[in-house]
Amino acid sequence: MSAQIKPIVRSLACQSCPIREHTLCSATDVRTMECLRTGTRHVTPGVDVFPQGGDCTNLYIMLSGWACLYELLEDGRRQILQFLLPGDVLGFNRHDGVATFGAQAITTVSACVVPRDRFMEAALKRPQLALELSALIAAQEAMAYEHLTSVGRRTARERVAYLLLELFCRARSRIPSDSLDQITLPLTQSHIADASGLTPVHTNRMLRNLREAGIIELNQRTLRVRNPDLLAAAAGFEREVTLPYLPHRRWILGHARAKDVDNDGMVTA
Amino acid sequence: MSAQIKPIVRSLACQSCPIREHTLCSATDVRTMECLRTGTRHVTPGVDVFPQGGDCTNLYIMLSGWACLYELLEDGRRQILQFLLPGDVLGFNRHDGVATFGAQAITTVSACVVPRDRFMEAALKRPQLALELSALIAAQEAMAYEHLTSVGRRTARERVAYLLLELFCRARSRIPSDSLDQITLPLTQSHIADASGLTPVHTNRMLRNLREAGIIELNQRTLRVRNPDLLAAAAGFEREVTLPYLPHRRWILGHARAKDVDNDGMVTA
DNA sequence: CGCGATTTTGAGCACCTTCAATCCGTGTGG
DNA sequence: CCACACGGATTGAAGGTGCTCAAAATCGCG
Repeated sequence: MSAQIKPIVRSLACQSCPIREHTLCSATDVRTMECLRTGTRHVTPGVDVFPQGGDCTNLYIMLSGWACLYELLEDGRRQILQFLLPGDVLGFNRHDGVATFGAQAITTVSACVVPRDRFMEAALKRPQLALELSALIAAQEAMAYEHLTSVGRRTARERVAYLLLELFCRARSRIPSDSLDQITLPLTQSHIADASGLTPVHTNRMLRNLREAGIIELNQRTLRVRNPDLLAAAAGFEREVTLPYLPHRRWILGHARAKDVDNDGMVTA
Repeated sequence: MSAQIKPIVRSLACQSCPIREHTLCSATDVRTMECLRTGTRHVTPGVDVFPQGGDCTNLYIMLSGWACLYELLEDGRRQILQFLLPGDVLGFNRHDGVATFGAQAITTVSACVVPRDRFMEAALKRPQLALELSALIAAQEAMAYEHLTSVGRRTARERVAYLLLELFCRARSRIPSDSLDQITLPLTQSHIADASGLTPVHTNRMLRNLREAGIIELNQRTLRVRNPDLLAAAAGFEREVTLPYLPHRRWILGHARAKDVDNDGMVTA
């Protein structure tokens, strides 16, 4: 494979795109997206898809690989805001001004590149697309809220368990190659720590704890969930959880502190 | 004012709506919103605008008062996800299934009620509206991310300072009656605690700390910021901050841990 | 094989929590 | 008008969860 002539493939055109149906693109016809996109971008592990503070004029639709949204404080503390898997979209929340967070490739990432202004223009003519976009952002917002309550109100063990459960569910539903009880998890413990608001050292101890409890196995970039129910319990769920999709997880009854009742119907004027 | 005949006022119709220009509604003409809305809802302090786990078929546009988004864990721990001020919109992130968070009035709240399906229908014909919606959600998502890094990576003192700074900026820009260096802050210390991921007791100590440092005054529902720069510094900003709008704050150079460079341009196919 | 990055483990400390008591401001009823 | 109750704010003391510092072990890779 040295001096061989490489055939020019229009790599990953929309028609043959494996994730077309599972992301933003499904809201419109193949032709439209085909015209909007300018190409595919490949990013090597550790480098930014777009840096914090920089401007980013493109939307990126994740095609393969893992990335993360992060925010750095000025003294180096890092918070990982979200892990991005195939089908996730980056870059729309950077309208005006400079956003406070960046995106970084964890594994080798390939992403579909769509200039934002071009996309917005198209969305003006195809409201379906605009609404799909807002639904997508709303889902991401909901996930951000879940992370917030996790980091704000769960114990270290619960946070780690919750994160693993989330990633397990998301990866399993997105990446078909993964088997039923395990996924490939290309994260370092520092990634997990920065997403959970913990130190790497303490994250390690929590992982050991979960491992010794027979709940998970985690080594060589693979996470095996030996007992999903126990993992859910460790994450703080007392009753059932719907595994396949976590982001909009089914809520479970019982409001411990909800002394107040809904008063829908008090519409006056 | 006992048996007097009360004139029927179409209270807060869109034309005279004080916040029309500062929220979602500005994306369309007065008439449209006038048709979409079904009324104004008033909610008394402490009761839910919509409860966690319940379904919510309406959008609410905050007209006056303070509310908060919250999530309860099953054992009663509460995380406040966001404080809602006039102009903020609630309820779109509850498409299908039941959302994991609810909204509660802190003061008496009045909100413009818009049935979601009706709104979506209208948005299909007015892409501007749909795009405005997505921009709005994206802004909320960005705020959620800021809260996440705050709770995950800042110290208790920094968190409290950051929250006060954010609320100060938002309230001052939204609620015109507030003067330059102070706002009315109708929160209990428990609210601040639940938003910061702290206990009320420790929140109290941090507030005392900030007070004794001459940075703030906080009593009887009013927050006075005696020294904005010191407050920003206490929140963890080493250099300048743009006060008027915090959500998309201007980013400040210097990536402590960013050893990686952006590689925009690696577009291949 | 040797180097760097990551994981693992230990020991001590500190930040924040928990528990508990007191104080204060406001509203309510006698 | 005062006593009382109640929610919220305040303070103290003690304990624990998670952090810091440090060193060793392991893994990945050229």
